[in-house]
Amino acid sequence: MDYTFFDNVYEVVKLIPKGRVSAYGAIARYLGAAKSARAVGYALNQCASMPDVPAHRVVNRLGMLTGKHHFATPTAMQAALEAEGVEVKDDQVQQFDKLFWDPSKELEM
DNA sequence: TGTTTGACCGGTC
DNA sequence: CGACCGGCCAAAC
Repeated sequence: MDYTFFDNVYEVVKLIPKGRVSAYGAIARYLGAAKSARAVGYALNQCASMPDVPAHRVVNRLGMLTGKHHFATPTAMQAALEAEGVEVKDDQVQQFDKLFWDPSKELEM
C-alpha cells in the first residue's frame, strides 16, 4: 500500500489532545523508529499546509518551539499553544513535563 | 541517480 | 560543560 511512515506521523499528531504537547522523538519512537525523529520533523514541515495536523503541539524533547519559525508567523505556534492553555515563555513550553503527551504511553501501544 | 539537507536525538570527545 | 558526529526517513537539487 501507499501508506507510509510519513502518514503515520500525521495520525499520531492528530491524536494529540488539546492543551497537550508531544515531541518528535516520542512520536518517532512510537512509530518504531526512535532514531527517525528527523523524519518526523520533515513530516511536520509538510503538515504546515495540513490544517488537520496540529504541528504547533509538537516540539522537541526539551519543550522548545524549534519549529515555530516554519509557521505562517514566528508567533503563530506560541499563540496557538497559549490559546489552548499551554503556557509558553521564551520559545519554551512551561510545565512541559506535565503537558507532555507520549503516544507510546497514552495510547499504550 | 547520487548527494545534501532538515522543525531531531543520543552518545562521545 | 560545550561541541561534534552518526543515524534514521523523505524531499529537493
